[in-house]
Amino acid sequence: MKFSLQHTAAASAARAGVITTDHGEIQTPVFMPVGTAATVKGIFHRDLKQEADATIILANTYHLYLRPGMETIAAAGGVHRFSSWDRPMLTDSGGFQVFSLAGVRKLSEEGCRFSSHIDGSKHLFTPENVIDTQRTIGADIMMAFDECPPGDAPRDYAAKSLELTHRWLARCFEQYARTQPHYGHAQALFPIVQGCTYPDLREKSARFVQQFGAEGYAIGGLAVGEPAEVMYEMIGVVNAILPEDKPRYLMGVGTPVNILEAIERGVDMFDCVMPTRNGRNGMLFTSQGVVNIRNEKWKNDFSPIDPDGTAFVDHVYTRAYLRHLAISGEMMAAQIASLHNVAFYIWLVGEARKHILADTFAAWKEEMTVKLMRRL
RNA sequence: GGGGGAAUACCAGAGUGGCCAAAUGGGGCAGACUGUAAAUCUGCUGACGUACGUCUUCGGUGGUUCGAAUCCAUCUUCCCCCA
Repeated sequence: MKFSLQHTAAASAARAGVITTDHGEIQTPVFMPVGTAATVKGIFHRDLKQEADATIILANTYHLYLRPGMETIAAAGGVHRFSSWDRPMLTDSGGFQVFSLAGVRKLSEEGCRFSSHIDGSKHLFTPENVIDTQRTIGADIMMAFDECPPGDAPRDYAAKSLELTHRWLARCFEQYARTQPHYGHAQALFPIVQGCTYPDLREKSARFVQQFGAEGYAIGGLAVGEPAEVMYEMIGVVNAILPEDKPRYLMGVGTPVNILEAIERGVDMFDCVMPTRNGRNGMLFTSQGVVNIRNEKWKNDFSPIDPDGTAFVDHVYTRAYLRHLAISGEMMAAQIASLHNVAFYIWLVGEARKHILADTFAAWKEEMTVKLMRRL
């Protein structure tokens, strides 16, 4: 994997660059749709490419490990062949599940014991076996196994958790060095900066993770309950320390406004379930503001879903029709809204990139933020 | 013609003397959702008021009772059985 920084904005830390992987190039800033179970829910790969122009998608180690299991993924020849996705992929390590499935897990120095949310079966994730599993899955970018504490974690817990995450990180890189890709394409491993909302812990973590000479760096443990302003502050603290010549990935964020704020602070990569999940639940993100398509006001609105939209669904279908589908619980509503939202997110970061390259980012961001916060 | 049963809020349907402005579903309206245990979850849904509350409701009318959706009489409508 290679990253070349093309341009940094004059008035902020916003950057434009290109990541090159064995499955193709990724222009940054980039939004990566989340495809937990090796599918971006409700969207054909064809449409992700042709309509949304997604250049990289996520999958999740935890979910694929449990189902279909590594035997099947290995027999398929890796997740690219298994799912017929021929562009870059990134796998999350399962660290976030250690957080979100907190009721059914037990942390130790060794790793994390947990019960499957599917059948209750007992499992152990360690930094070593999570790397092995991600080798078997075969994504272009693998993530370190971390602990993601809640947003309101007290300082002593945050500090202890950070130490554990750092020890796990060293073990991840040891295992990474001991193992090879299985399918002939390279796999990068990104460390994850933690430290909750404590600037000194974030600084410490941002320094610590650099010792492994990674090809990219992630910022984790944000947008987990803390105020957005605190998140922005943490991003600023961390990005002031992370190397400029490597991509920076803000994990799990966020709203369109969150993303523009993070781009301004020097983040290059994003993923979030919001466009697909909120889409399934009837919320559309547009360049004119947010639409709750289930609202009665759209009942007889026969205008296009999004006149500025880049996907075919934006122009083929009307708001009244999409509302009808959503109210009726039709699966097509989820498909249309998901494709629209993913295409919108990718369009948004693409516009940001254009404006960074043209040195017009700051003014554009200002104007766009106002529109993004409107409710239609 | 005779006998039996039923009428409750937008719909279905509990309730069968006070704890009932009335369970529960559905429908309707609104909100939430941030490295996906989410095609999920939450709230509201007689009127007026932020709210304690006040007023009008359980087919119609008239009674009994301190008090009625609940008991009595009668009328209306619907359903079932017999002829």
